Amino acid sequence: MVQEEARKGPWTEQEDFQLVCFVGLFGDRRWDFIAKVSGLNRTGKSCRLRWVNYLHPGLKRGKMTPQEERLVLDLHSKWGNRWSRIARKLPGRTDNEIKNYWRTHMRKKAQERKRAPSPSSSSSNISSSPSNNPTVDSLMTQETGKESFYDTGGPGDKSTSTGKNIEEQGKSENAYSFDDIWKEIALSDGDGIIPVYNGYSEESCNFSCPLMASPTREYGSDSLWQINEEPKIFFPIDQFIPDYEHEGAYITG
DNA sequence: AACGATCTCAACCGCCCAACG
DNA sequence: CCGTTGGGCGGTTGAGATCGT
Repeated sequence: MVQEEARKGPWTEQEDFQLVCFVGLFGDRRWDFIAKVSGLNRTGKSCRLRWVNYLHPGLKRGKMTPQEERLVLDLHSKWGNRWSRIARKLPGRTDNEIKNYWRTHMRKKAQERKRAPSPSSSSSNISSSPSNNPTVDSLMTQETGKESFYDTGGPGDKSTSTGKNIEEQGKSENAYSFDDIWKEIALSDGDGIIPVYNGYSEESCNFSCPLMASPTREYGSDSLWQINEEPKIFFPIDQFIPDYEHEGAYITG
């Protein structure tokens, strides 16, 4: 079989939407499969990356808060470049985001921190004291003003789904404060680290997409959808693409 | 206003590991 | 047990945005 070369480069909104829909249908596990059936001429890896780093409904966007900075700094000093591990402690942030952030901001700070003759290693210009570490609230309010398909952390406003994703996330995040995270870190300290909050958790995944009947992970656990058999329920993608362009984004099956 | 320098971040690459047949 | 395959992870790159002169 002559495989067409997979597309590379920036994703279009249309591609994003297709991906979101197919992840909604088939879950966020079978990336190769999704890449194939979605008609996106992308690799499974590319799809996964796009989803994880950009389209996942639980994602926060916008600047890191001081609390997050502090956490990153501390965790990095503890774990090094284990970005995904660090990301698990930061609700709504991805490993890629943290990695980038570290490279640009934190490296400087960490260097300063090293150089600075600070009495206790766990306090620094940005880590400071817990009294400076009020609530998670500031974490919840990082949304930028942009209202695009992207910035909602998912297909929120354009499709039927929800703009409540972020709010819902906020709630669940609220349920888990930074204090808790710190405690958890202190407890786990090194070995048996238990991801206490996983930004990619099932709960954060229940955005709704046209045609989606249930939360994505349902499929992943191959209960409802026998995805082991190649599904034959494909609808012609181009049925919704035109609609999408008019921002309708509905699959008119 | 124009230009160069610097920063930011989305995306790709390659390696590794676990699951599966 | 071994080979294959898919997914996850960390590192790197490059285009676009922003800043400074």
